[in-house]
Amino acid sequence: MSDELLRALDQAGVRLTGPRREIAALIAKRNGHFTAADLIADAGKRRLGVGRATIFRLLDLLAEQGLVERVDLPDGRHAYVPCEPSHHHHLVCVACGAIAEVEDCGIDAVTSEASRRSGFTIESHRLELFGRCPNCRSAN
Amino acid sequence: MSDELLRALDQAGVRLTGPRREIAALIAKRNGHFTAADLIADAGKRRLGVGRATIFRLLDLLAEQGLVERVDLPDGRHAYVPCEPSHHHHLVCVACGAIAEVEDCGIDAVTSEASRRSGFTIESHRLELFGRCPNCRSAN
DNA sequence: CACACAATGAGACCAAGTATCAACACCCCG
DNA sequence: CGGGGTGTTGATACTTGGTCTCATTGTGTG
Ligand SMILES: [Mn+2]
Ligand SMILES: [Mn+2]
Ligand SMILES: [Zn+2]
Ligand SMILES: [Zn+2]
Repeated sequence: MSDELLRALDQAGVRLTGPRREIAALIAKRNGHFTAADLIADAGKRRLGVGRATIFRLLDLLAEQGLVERVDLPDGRHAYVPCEPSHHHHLVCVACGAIAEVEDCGIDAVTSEASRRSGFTIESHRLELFGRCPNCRSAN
Repeated sequence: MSDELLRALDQAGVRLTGPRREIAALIAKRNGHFTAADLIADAGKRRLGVGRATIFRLLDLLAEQGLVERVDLPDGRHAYVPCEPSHHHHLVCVACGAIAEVEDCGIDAVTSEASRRSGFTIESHRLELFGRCPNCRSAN
């Protein structure tokens, strides 16, 4: 549930406020990727009085802790995906939004080769994979 | 210069209008990545009467032709980089904005491994590398 | 249990587009 | 060359996603 998010926030030394608990619960209830607008709508539907800004602020906090990550979908929308702090790449189902996390599987070789060829020092990278999850593939 | 952009647009069967020529010239004059706002400012400075919408429309057109590509910078800004239609990944200097293009150097192995592990079919991917170009590295 | 200071929400503001539509201009066709 | 159909333009309004400000509130620490 949302306990994991709350525990991590506590760890990070921020206050565990009412609005934060409520938003964390909304996030935990989602699956796959979601937009800030989704959360704002969820909050509105349940008449939680949480402000728009608070939602963006919590997303920022969670992103800093590596508990969510922002992905730029191919259609240009910005989504957030819940994630483990240590894993780093996401596979996004373009049909249903499901997410799989893949840990590094050979990307380092790619970056060091790119570095060698270009003369750049590489500090970070972003890899996003888009496709169809097993469900959506069989549902054709 | 901008001739290459114009030639490609002509090829694509769109009209070679005054505003398009002017915007293409602005793009050609830039180096590294630039934002739509940069172009809008450039156009304003030279008192070209080109509208905001026209600039966005040309960027879309060029993106369709693979002549520019949109990158999402780590700080959240949206930039465009000029590029060769066939190459597919970009190395972005976080200090000066310089761009290097790297062709596929082993990414396919990564995606097929990710596909195998996750059960997803992978349709596309996006890889962006951020670092420092040789100049900015030595300028410390 | 008080109080410092972190966090909130309302609302204005901003950045990056997109939609609409009447006026315009490219360029093909005669 | 000179219409004229239609692709293109720019003004303007609107949208989406996010940030800033600041007076008010509420947490957690001591
Ligand atoms: Mn992750
Ligand atoms: Mn490119
Ligand atoms: Zn799916
Ligand atoms: Zn540089």
